[in-house]
Amino acid sequence: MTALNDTTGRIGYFLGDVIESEWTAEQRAAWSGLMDIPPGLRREHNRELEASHRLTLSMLGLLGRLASVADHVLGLSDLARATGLSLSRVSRVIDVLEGRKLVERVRCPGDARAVNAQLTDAGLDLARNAQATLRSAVRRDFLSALDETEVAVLASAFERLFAHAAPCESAEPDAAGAGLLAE
Amino acid sequence: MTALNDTTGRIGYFLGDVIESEWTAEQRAAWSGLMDIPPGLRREHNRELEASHRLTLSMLGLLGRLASVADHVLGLSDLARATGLSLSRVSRVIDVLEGRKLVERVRCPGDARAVNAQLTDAGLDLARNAQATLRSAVRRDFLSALDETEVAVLASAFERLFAHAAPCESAEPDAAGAGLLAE
DNA sequence: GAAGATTGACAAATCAATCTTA
DNA sequence: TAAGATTGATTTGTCAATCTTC
Repeated sequence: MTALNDTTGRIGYFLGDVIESEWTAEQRAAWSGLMDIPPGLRREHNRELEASHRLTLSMLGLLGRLASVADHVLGLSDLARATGLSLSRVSRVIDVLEGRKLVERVRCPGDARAVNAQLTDAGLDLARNAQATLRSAVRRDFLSALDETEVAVLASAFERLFAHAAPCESAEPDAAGAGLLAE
Repeated sequence: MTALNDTTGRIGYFLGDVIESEWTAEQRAAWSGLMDIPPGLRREHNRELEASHRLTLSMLGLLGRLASVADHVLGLSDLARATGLSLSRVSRVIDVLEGRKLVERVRCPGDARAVNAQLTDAGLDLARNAQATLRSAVRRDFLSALDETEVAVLASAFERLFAHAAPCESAEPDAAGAGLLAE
């Protein structure tokens, strides 16, 4: 009846009509928003990045990671771990970036198995510019729509969800327990 | 320094180191959580659905939509609109579901162009069971981690983001303005 | 011509298998 | 044997072209 129902559109198809009596309107709206909003933002930001810099978010993740370290060099496995992409994906995205002279593959001196990706000057430039583009998009599409309290609540809620989902990555290699974000 | 930094992991690669001075820790954590949490949950729920019912979320979306209407019949275009999938994807997912006797394609009596998907008894059964599985997963991974206030804040924040992102679908076909969720 | 559906080509990502070197 | 990297196959999705019927 209220506006909340508008955002509850698709959720019933996944969870069943039962939730209309079992869950509150807020619970439904919170879950449906969490599942529906990010893909739309991702798509929009990908589009924008593509239009202004011919980059995808994955590419920018790799370039940005390289830009953040001294000398702008990292092994592909490190890049995969840092960005959360699979190593095979990293290898292929680096293929593309290398073709565009944004990075160079250089063999690692100390380890003949390893390959380092070295950011070029053009790559560093593009990364900086693309990051600025993305920052303003995030401000426009996300931050500007929320007040300070909401941002704080989101932050703490997500932090808890993150801990809930990924109890690993911590010190104890024992208490793993099938985290959602585990590899 | 605080635990908030833990969830700020990947975000810098996309937005640049600048955000560490320009944005608050909460802003960073809120954005990074929004982008990182949903894919993990989706993956986990897909795995669970696959393991217990050999279904993906997309399949369940279609089955669930069919289960929600009288007679459990809908045209493929309607299914596409309702679930947000492209029509071509719907057509191919229906191929799979039909192969497993969960739905049947039946030509629409009134319109020779249209094809209806008719849920079978087995399909309805499976949809109900899979929805129950997903409900408990969402309770476990999402609702149980949040208190009532947080859920309410998320709901209202997402609602606003949704409105911000998709100002269309409303009455006025004029004031469109490039909505993020527009087709 | 436009709507409904299908099909082919492509994009992004994962997983499994393989090759090389530690 | 395990780690790093690459490659091939597969999944999930889009878009563009096509065919049929309105």
